[in-house]
Amino acid sequence: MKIETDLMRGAGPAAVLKLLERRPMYGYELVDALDRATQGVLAMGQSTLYPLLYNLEAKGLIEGYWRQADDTGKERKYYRLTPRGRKRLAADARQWRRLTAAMSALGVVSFVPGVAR
Amino acid sequence: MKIETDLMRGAGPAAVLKLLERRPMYGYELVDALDRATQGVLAMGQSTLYPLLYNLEAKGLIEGYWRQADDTGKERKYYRLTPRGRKRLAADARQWRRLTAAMSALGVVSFVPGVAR
DNA sequence: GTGGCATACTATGCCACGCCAAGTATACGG
DNA sequence: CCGTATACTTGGCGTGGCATAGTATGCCAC
Repeated sequence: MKIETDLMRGAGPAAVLKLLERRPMYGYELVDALDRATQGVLAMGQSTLYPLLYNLEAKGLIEGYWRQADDTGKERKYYRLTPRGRKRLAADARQWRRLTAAMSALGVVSFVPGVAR
Repeated sequence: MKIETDLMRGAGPAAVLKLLERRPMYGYELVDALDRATQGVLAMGQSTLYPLLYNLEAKGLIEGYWRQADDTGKERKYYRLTPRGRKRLAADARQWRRLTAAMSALGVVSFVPGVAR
């Protein structure tokens, strides 16, 4: 189900940025969301996700802030996209389009461009 | 034009295996073929490709053999797929289909499955 | 009330691998 | 005969996924 490590390197950051584009989320929530949204393909453990978040924050692509949860009242660390993160996500999307096109050209996969959204 | 390092990690080996599936090639030829076939997207330097070849050979996915070139008469080191390499390529293709589907589900890219070939 | 389990975040260290840089060797064209 | 293209090899650095472990809190069954 899960993809191999070296694919995760390329896809992980872009996937997280994409999820955070919709709405701010906290770490544990992201672990679950990634798993569900991709049917386990991009499922990553906590020890992969948290350092990834710290890394994205250090690069100024996302920013974290502590906020009390509505349900439990417990403090959770939410992350949201920064303007730079939005630009990076757009750049990542371009890279992925190019890459998918290249892999199709080689015949590794057979995907064709779909409708833009 | 060129994709970033972490994408190359996931795509590089599969791309090389795919090229070698058609016919045996030698290192320098592969550098050029990768560049041309993907419009520079998967272009990699010699210091990336050669170690990659050694690595694939160590894993038993390809095998190298010295052979005299038809044109110059010079010895070149050709590589061909092993049966295990063929299986690995099929597995890589499955991973890439899953990954592309996952990235599409997230909305990072908008590609849809094309016709099988 | 307490022991176990789910939730939620942090920290340490290993290992693989892309790539920069540098080196070697041969053939060919001017 | 010297520069350039071809062709292969090697050393070392930096990045980042992931296994492992640790901390803390809230909930629920018994």
